[in-house]
Amino acid sequence: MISKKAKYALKALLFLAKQQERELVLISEIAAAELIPRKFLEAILVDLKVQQIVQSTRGKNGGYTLVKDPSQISVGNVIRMVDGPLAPVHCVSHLYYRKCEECADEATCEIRLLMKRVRDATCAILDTTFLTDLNKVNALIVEE
Amino acid sequence: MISKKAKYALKALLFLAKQQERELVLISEIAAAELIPRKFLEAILVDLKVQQIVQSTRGKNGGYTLVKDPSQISVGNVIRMVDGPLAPVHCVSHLYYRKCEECADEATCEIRLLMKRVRDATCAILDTTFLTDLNKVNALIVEE
DNA sequence: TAATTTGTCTACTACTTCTATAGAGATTCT
DNA sequence: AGAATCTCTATAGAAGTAGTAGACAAATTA
Repeated sequence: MISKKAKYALKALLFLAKQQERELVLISEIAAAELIPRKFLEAILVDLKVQQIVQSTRGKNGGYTLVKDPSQISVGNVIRMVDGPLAPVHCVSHLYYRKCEECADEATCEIRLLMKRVRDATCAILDTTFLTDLNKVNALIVEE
Repeated sequence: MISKKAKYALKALLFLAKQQERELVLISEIAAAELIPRKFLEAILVDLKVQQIVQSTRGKNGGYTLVKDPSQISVGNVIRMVDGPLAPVHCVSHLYYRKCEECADEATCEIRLLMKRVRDATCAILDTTFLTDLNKVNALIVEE
């Protein structure tokens, strides 16, 4: 299960992607449009800023904007930034690898190989889907 | 991420599957063999008993045994019993479906369709892999 | 320069879930 | 009766989730 925080992050980024022609978008505007608690969203955007996905300007007429092109921001990476590994167990994660404590021997662990397949399948989907792909889906639905 | 509890449940069931010729296996034996805290395992086995995966006999010479054949117990179902839905969001789960609160409209939610693909890919793997399949993998490794 | 509008930072809180542990109780066998 | 087992209830610390409050810093502009 992904957290609400991760969903909020995705929604906020998708909103920013749709507003790409604009210089800056207010936190409060994103919060209102995507029904995200405003203060919670602030914290999420700070995280995304640290990760260099968005940038901000302070003061009057300030706001947020994307740093990277939405076609370069994968859903997988956004979820990783907020929730951590996509893998179902640490011992098959590439970026967050950690030996499982409760596993006596990784080489003969029956569960590990199976979970690796799950990880690979999940990453194959989420790491090849970008913000632009999601907004395209939405555009198609809206056109109907 | 799956919980330790789910991993323990899988390991305990795999152990029972390997001991199928025996009538009954002690909790303490499973705990020792699989390095699972004994009292914690007790609680897990009670859950699995409620789900009718295992059965138990009390008193002296008591213990646990599988109810179903290991070729009929899928990893997906074990994880669901312990951790709940395999789906990354409730709104794409089949058995635990629930509308996402933070989603204004399911029909136009950009994230939903993508997560459905993740769910389907995950379930395709975990619902078609049974305890016997995992023990076979292990047997092959041990033979080498 | 003072007021206003914005994002930033720190701290706190409430709730839930996770990972257990302790101990008395019930059941069965010998 | 006594020993070996599973069972049930209660408790608890740590971590994670989902926020909220309020002072602070920076930029604009009147």
